[in-house]
Amino acid sequence: MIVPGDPRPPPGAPHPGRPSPFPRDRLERPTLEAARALLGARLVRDAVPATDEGSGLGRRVGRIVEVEAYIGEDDLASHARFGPTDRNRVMYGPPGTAYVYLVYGMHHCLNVVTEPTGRPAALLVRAVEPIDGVDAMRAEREALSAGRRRARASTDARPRHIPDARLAAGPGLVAAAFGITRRDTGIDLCDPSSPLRLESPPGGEPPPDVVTGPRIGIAYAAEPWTSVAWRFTVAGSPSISGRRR
DNA sequence: GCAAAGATTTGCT
DNA sequence: GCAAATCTTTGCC
Repeated sequence: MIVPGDPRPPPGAPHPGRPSPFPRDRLERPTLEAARALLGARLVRDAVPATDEGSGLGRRVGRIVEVEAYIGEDDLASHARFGPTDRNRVMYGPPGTAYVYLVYGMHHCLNVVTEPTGRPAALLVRAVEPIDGVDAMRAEREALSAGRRRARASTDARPRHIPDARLAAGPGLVAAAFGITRRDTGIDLCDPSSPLRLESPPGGEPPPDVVTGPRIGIAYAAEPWTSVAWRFTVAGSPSISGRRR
């Protein structure tokens, strides 16, 4: 029973201060609806203990502020346009599963599988607003930049300062900041015991204002797929992908 | 078996 | 504004 002043949360509500897993049924529905549900959700990577390789990394948490929908085999921008393959098979599986692929031979991209099993669809996580574990995100990002500079053999170039809000402001940067690789494909992001997972926004946080627009980087597709407004962003977030003015 | 292109990011011009 | 870096996946011969 709920009475005014009762410190206990109402039934089903997130426990204050305790994370609540992201409900799978929010993803097991039309992807364009799931996109709005996923905005504001938390992406969490558990702490990585220190090994011989190097010192550990703290727990990382960020708020999802940009996603893109890829829906069905008809969508000529989707990896599912080829039908089921070794790479995209997980898109045909249960909602809440992670689908991670490599683009341009160097960047990983994290997708959240949506819709009931058998229907290939997913949401590409394009940008995350860092909340916690900024040091770990920065460490992974700088390791990436250092490797790039080595490859380019540009000894004179020094790393440019990156504001916290820009650490995961792009799909490849989200994966880098959270240490996500193809080995994470198949992880159940709705399972609270997964080392990489989704959590619901804290109770009381208002749902974000959402802006939609066409998807990015899919010029290879045909109309109407290049123009449909299947990109969803949180209005006013400083962490949206793309270059700053 | 080989060639082409890619759900990106960065740094230089 | 443009091109490079880099390698997997897919299509075609």
